[in-house]
Amino acid sequence: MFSKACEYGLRAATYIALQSLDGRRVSLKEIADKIDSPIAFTAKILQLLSKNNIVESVKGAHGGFEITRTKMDKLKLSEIVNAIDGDSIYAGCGLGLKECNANKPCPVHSKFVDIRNDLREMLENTSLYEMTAGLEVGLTFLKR
Amino acid sequence: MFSKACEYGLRAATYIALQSLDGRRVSLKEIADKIDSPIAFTAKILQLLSKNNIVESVKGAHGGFEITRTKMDKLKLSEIVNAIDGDSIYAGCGLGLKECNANKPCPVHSKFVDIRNDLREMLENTSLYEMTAGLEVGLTFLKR
DNA sequence: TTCTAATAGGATAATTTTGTCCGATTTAAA
DNA sequence: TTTAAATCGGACAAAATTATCCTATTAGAA
Repeated sequence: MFSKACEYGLRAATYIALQSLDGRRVSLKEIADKIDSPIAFTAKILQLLSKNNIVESVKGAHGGFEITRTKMDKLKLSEIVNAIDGDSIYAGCGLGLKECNANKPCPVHSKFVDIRNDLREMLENTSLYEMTAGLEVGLTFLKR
Repeated sequence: MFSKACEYGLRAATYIALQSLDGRRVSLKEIADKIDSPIAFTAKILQLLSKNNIVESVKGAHGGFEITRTKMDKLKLSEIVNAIDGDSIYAGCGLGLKECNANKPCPVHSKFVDIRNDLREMLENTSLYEMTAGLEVGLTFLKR
């Protein structure tokens, strides 16, 4: 559904948000360790998220990644997914046809539209803060 | 959502079914041309579909691919997807966690479950014959 | 029987995605 | 001011996916 890069990005952002709630700025090393992702690859993804103003990065000693409470409240998962995977999830035909729309639908067009809309709605309505909510009370886990 | 291979496979199977309705056995060349896919790559996918008893292949002159009416009625899209992409769509966590289930859910687990179920249901309930229905009356298109 | 049109299948190549490495830069603290 | 800890960024490498090519095999028809 999502690329690996996107999965790492979502997990990383969630972990950063969770720690930021406690006022903790976290390092790349800690993030990769806690979300179980390849460290150098995760670094690239974090650079991307930083450039897209999704997380804040601080260079130098005691640097790391963080995100403000206001930001994680406003930020929707769709923005993270979009920064990494683009709009490939929403766009595109289920059968891979270039031109497939309501006027010229492929055989499963309408069925895919519904499912894609549910996915888009979910991503657009879920904030990064919501992602941390379950983690705080131990109901959800970022790593087994 | 699906791999390219799977998209080609779905389009190819649909085209074969459509032509089989008219009693026409179709060649690889014709299929690739009509569904707008790379011919040699499509050959590999058709081999796979043939091995999985999804379409019938006939070698030699006047050979090609076909599928019986009974078969296309029974055959669900899920079987085609499964033959090519495996169960990667249904299975797996949205965030890429190895162990993510109702007991140990990731923060978006329940939301993904719903969407994946819709997708699975759609694939398991749509027959290959249904795919051709729209094509016959010109409402849907396999190629722009 | 021979020719021709077709799929089967193995080897290989190109492209994309995923992942690593290393030096440059930044910043806090000793 | 030096050192150490951290991100940044470019180059590179590995793996997976997508795609091509060529030969073998099959089978219908002349």
